[in-house]
Amino acid sequence: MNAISFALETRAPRSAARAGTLTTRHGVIRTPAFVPVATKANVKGILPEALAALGAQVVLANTYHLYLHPGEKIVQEAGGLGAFMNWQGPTITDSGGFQVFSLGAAFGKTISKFVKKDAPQEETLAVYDENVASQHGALAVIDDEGVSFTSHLDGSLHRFTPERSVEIQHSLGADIFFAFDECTSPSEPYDYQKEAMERTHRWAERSLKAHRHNLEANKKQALFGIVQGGRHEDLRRESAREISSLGFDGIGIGGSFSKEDMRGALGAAVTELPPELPRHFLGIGEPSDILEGIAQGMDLFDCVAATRLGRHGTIYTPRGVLHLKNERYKNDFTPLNPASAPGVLTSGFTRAYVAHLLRSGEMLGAVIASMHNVGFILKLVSGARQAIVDGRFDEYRADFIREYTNG
RNA sequence: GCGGCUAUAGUUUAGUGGUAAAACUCCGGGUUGUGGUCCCGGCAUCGAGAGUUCAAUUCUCUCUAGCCGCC
Repeated sequence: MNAISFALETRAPRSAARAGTLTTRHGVIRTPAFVPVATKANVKGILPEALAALGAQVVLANTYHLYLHPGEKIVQEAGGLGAFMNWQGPTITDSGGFQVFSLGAAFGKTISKFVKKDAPQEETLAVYDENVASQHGALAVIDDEGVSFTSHLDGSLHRFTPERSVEIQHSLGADIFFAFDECTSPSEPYDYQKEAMERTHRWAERSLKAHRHNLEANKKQALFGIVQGGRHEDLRRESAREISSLGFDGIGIGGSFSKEDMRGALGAAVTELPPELPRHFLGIGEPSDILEGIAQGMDLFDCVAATRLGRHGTIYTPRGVLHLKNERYKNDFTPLNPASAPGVLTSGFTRAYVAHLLRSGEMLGAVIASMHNVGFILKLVSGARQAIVDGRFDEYRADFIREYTNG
């Protein structure tokens, strides 16, 4: 049997939204699905058992971080990522490609995965040259062969190539892993976007070749290729065609975006993708962005926002986001989410209580808020899946957005 | 009762004859394949009164409060 199999179940009538089943050796993922991020083999602040109770089906860890700490061999000795972290379900690893961006061009800058429309140009320079890198304090330098990193932990020098990333991810042993790619900033010029995209394509072929070389890993692990191309629809189409033609087990849509061009860039890519392959929208996102992705036919989503926002005091509610540390919540004794059903792990806690914990720096505050947010997104996505199956996804999405933005 | 010291943001402290700095707190904002218990803003007219001076938070005097010592 293949490492994974994917079956489409339902397609929505008036959008590209679809419901499917992704089967791995560690269990089934019903898609669309939200994948909580477990960068260093843990979803920050949430026990695996609680994660499962909240509805998580699969988690995503990071190659670069686990390679540095504790080292992929330790994870391998433990029996692979899932066994190491005591997570029974399916696992995914990201290739470390995103760190080319976050430690390179985006390092120390105001830009992250999403870029402000008015970000100054010098904030988003590509780091393709060691002199530029040291001048800008970046920790990653790209060349055609691969990327050299300076560890953010101890300053030591490391090098990733597509082959090395595959090798490390074989050791980590996740059910699904990604090809090593270059994630560019949307504000790079067209020529650089094209150049980086073509480099990502060459790296994709090398990743596949390295993977196929390891017959043992082939039986257990599926490899997803990543579409790049920045904000340009022609590049996105070209990249989607190219990546789809190579024989990957699934497709990731990568890249950083500005709010304005996510929709178009995604749409351009998706129309070129074969329907039978599972599609992962990397690093997305906010509730509205996830629903947009689902409407365009994406199956998997991962994002750090739920946990990051949670531990810093921002929580999701059906009526929009809420800053728990604001003064007004000091004596707000309503539940975090008044709409959440009793019995949900975090439903018994009041805003005033969690605000107090967060203000006091108590760990439990971050734990509860993170669980609440992850649970919120999981429920949003599983609700979307049910709506697709029931043929009412459009209404589901419209209703959610209306209440979320007007709340 | 006498002598000395101190009095700057909610707190702990800088500092200057020309309208005040920092940390923490507080108030608000940010955060999309996690370098994040993080990042960015905002909040004081310097105990009260009088005097000297072009100008005082800064010098002088008085008062008040606190601390220390002595009787």
